[in-house]
Amino acid sequence: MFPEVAAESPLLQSLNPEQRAAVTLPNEHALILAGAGSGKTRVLTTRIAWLLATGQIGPGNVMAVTFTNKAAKEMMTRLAAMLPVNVRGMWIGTFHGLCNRFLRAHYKLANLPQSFQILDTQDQLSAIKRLMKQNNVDEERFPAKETQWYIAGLKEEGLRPNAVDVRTEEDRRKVEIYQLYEEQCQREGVVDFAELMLRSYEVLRDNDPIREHYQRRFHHILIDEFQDTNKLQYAWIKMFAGAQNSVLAVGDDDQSIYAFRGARVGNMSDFVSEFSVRHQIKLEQNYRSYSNILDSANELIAHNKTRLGKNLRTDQGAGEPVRIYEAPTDMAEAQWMVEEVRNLVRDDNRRNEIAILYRSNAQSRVVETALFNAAVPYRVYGGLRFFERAEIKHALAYLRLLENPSDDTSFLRVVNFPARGIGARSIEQLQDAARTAGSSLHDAVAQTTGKAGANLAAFVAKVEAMRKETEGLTLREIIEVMLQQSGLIDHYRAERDGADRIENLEELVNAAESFVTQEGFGRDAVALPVDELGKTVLRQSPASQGLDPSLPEVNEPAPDYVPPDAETGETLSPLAAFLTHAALESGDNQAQAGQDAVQLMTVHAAKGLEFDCVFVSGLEEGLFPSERSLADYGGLEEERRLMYVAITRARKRLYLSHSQTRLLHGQTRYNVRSRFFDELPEHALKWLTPKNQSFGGSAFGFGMGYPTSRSGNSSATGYGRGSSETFASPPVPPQKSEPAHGLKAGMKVFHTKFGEGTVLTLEGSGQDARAHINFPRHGAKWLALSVAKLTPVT
DNA sequence: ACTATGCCGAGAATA
DNA sequence: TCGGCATAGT
Repeated sequence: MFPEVAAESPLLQSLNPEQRAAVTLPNEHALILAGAGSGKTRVLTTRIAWLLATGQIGPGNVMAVTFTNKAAKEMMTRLAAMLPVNVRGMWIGTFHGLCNRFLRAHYKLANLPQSFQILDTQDQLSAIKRLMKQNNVDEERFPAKETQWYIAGLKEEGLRPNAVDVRTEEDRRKVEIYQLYEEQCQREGVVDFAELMLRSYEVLRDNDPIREHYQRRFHHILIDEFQDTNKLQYAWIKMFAGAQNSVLAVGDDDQSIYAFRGARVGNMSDFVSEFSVRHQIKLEQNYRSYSNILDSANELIAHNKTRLGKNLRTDQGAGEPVRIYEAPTDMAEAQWMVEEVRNLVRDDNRRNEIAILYRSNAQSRVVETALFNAAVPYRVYGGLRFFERAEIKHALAYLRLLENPSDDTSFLRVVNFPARGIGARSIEQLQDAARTAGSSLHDAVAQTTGKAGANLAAFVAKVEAMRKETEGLTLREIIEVMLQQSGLIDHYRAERDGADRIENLEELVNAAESFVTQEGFGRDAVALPVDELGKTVLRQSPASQGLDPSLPEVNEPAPDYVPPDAETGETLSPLAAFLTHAALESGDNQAQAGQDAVQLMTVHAAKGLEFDCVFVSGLEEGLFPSERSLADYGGLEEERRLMYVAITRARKRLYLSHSQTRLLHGQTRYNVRSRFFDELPEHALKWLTPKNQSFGGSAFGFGMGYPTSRSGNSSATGYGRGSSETFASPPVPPQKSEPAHGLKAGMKVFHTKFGEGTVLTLEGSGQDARAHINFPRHGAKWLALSVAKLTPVT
């Protein structure tokens, strides 16, 4: 519309040529390969801003999809900073958030109640357990967790029970459970996360006018983290792609680390072929890390065979070398990290800017202990989130019952909490009654008799009284009344450690309050978008765009806003909207946010984050890469990508460490240094402990003893003032001068008495070293290596 | 209704 | 080895 303006738009300033090309792409399908730290979010938001500012589209013509609420929020914040536009009214959100919005708008077509509630993972599991009990499914043969995984997996493949390929009797039974589960959810008016996606996909697929409406409406569809999309999400995106609009997929195949939960990197290449993508742009300029770090990342990931191909570069200098440390034990490794952290903090690094990463959550323990003992503040990511806490779930269950009495999951959660004399027996009877009547538990209460029936009736009466009492109240007041009437507050007040829980319940009131005000729920004012030239971008009427006026309007207020039913004018209550919000945004999962603390998290959790200093610990064969990954196809490459993600989190300093021994499942495990060390460029590395050649693959020596020559600590470029790099004491405690026995798991050995056998495992060190060896004629035996006379068999 | 005990499992996790 | 969960026992 204003090409001259577009070309010199201030929005485009300070973008590099690739970024600029991406931002100003024509309205055609395109794939952006965005390397780590290449300004991906910036490109996405600037693209939207540019489209708006140049008048090519209005705010209603964009749909931008992310995976996490955090990413969606960041996009909205940045966009709002660039343009005075009402970002809340735009279709920017997570896949599930947008599906929710879509389903509320088309609830009739979706065959759902307008105020359907959303089951989170916990709710879903308990719903499945309940269903399996009622249908006498053997939980030994069909564990509830597995069934849950199975159902979610099928839904993410887009498969309904009738479409599942049944081959075995077991399949048949599992599909039967799936079918029953679906019926139960439908009856109770609830949907799980996968259902949000699948149901909206089906509505789009089966209703041509609806699909075409959205295709006309969204001129531009932008997808973030495209490499993480699963089959269903990809199919869902396809529904929105029409003749006139375009899909901009942004992703990084090298950062695809979620195959285990259904992500298909292959969607990227499928997208290119199926959408006949003509524009592919690589963002390879990295603005985050020094080149030693980037070189390491590049060289490592080059070992992967299946990749689209990309190489990060930076204008920054080499920076610090990547430091590598080998510890004798996991405790020593943790101790070393604590020391380094202290040095870093002393040298004016903020603790917030230091991250300790590990492959599996179990590894956090030993690190936490070390930090705790050293009184270094730290913060662990990935605990329970706010809306997942038990007391909050209880409160939400009461609220859900107010909204929907036939929500059996919620009913069961609180029918006897706080305890009111309704035991397992009464509940069983009630469930039987409900089943024969084909009704909800709530409705079945009327049919129960005796003292159990009286208690149940009292509960139902209580909830109904609450519903009456809260009628017409504000959300805040509703919650306050509920907290009192339900007895939750009293219950926790009486409990020893109930103070925290009460505090959380009070926080729930605050959360509701800020939901009402911040989200603007219930308000209808929509700020008119203004472009950067100061002209008002007129609100486009649906009719003028060839849109169906009866369908949702182009500009809508809050993200949780639900358009009223076209016929009845019915819309969601603030309470129902808040419950949806609670399910879709489970809140912060970081303890003590805001404090200046060292950040502890898994590598997965670190994706998308960056820190000045990063420690990647436990780099050992079997751990990272994990043992289990080696079994499945492409597993090692995904581990390598995970390592790539870990490395690219660091801006200035990167530390990689591993330990010879590690306490795992109560056993000391001997671990060999991760193969990933051998895939890094030597010039970028600095071995703080000697690089023991025997580690990466040679047959003998699995970690006992060291070569006599020490190297690697000559050029102390570090951070002066007696840092740990001046080895006052050797970081590795001297091992017993025990000759390395040279055994490895899997090796064949000969014993004078037992004959030939195979080494199964090795344990202990020095004098205590033992081996579990399987002798075909005598069975498996534990042998003390200092005593047993073993000779390797070649 | 609450506590004690035994068993199992143990990878990463968004919405 | 540890911890979460389900069941048994008082």
